[in-house]
Amino acid sequence: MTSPRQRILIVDDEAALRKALRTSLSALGFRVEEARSGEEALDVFGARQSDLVLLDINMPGLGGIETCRRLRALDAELGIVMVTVRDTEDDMVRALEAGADDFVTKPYRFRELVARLRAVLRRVKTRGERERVLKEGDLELDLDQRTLKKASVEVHLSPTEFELIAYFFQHRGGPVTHAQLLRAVWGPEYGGELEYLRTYMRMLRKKIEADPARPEYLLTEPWIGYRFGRSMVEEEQD
Amino acid sequence: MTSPRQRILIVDDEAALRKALRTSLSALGFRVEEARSGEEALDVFGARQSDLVLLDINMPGLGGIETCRRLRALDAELGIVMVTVRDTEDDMVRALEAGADDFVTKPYRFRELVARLRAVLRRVKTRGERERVLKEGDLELDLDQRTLKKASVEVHLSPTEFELIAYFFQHRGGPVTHAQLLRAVWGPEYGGELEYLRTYMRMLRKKIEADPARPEYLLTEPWIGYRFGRSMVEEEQD
DNA sequence: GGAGTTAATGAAAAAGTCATAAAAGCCATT
DNA sequence: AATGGCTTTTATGACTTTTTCATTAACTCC
Repeated sequence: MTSPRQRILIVDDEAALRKALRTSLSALGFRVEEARSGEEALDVFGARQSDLVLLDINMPGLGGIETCRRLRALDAELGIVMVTVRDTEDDMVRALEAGADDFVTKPYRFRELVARLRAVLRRVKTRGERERVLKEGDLELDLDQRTLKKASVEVHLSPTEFELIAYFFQHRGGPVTHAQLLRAVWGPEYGGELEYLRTYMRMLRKKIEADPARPEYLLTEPWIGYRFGRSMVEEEQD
Repeated sequence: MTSPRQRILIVDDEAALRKALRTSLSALGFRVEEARSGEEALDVFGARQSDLVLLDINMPGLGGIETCRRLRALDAELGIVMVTVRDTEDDMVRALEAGADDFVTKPYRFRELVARLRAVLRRVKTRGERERVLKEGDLELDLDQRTLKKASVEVHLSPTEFELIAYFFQHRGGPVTHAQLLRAVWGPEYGGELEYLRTYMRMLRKKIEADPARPEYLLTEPWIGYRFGRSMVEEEQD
């Protein structure tokens, strides 16, 4: 599998700085895009998503923090590295709270910057890898396309059904309570409407299980809730 | 033995804050789970236990203090760090009284927060280190899977039965009073309903003891309650 | 030994849970 | 206005768990 070049969006109001970074970073094999302001960054990002945004905290107009917040809202898995001016912990905290993954403080060494960019890119899944497909047995859930395949053939799911199975996939292995599921799928104000859940469990089982009466995937955990996954093994990762 | 990542449950009603913390904390290598309310926290925790709960004191519905109290009741060894809004000593005191291990006051520095989390995690035994499979004779209780095995074969227990035997396992050796058991299993408002206890003791003995009439494990301690464990020897530790 | 209590037993009523089925409501599209 | 897909409600039966009740056995204290 050939990995596509990683895309970095530089957001800074100083043209000179952008130019310098573009040169250095593209020399390292990154694909570089630029924006002169927070507003432009949001535009550019909306049009063509990047893997990582390098964002100056100090910009006229829509500030760095606010831009960061909005980018993060747009894409929970985007890598965001902020450039803070001083070493005030305040800026750092605000940056992290706004959803940044990391930051460098100006003045920084280019080496350090690259190290941090690489670290974040490693952690953050890049677009290419990001078509998030989770597998379990002969099931395959694609969170981006919102599709589920069983034995490679697509199973049509309604929105609610999809949310439900997605929650299961993301909590596979462990038991999840009824209330947890209800709140996750129907919203925080739900919790007691067990019937909804039962109805949907039945529909899901009908679609997923070879024999709905003897489920392989969607196991019931009496008096507690359900459990997704065929093994009882206690292991997993994000 | 590879130590599993430590699990932190963030409980806060502000989505932005949760997200920010999730990003920052998982970047530090923690495994992060979220809950939007006290109720949800109890659900999530009930289904899959965390090592530490970071709990906002100020939440609608079941407040932070009450949530803390209940979490503490569920798990005496859980780490709980509360986030109090102002520096009022009142909040701090109430938090500690409710069973919190530590607290940070908003606004806090991220660095400080992490330092406190780490300190509490160091002190509190993490799940990995905790003995989660308890043994006694040929019995084996798994607190995670909520299963009991006798001579390696699983014994099916109802929720109440499980709670009861779990309490015994965790207080093995010593005598436990009727009221203690009732309150632990049925809730604080119980205490006099001896019949419940008797009924359940009978069922447990039926399932566990070779000869229910001459119990090896679940011994009765006349006028006091019961005692779990086969040796009368005066030794043990938690 | 007898009165009074506490514990174990047996059995069954009451309450709750889960799976299933199907009707009713909602909503966008035709 | 009718259709079709999806969601919400309601109903039912099988089954498990919890609670309650009645009876018998065991023990303590006088």
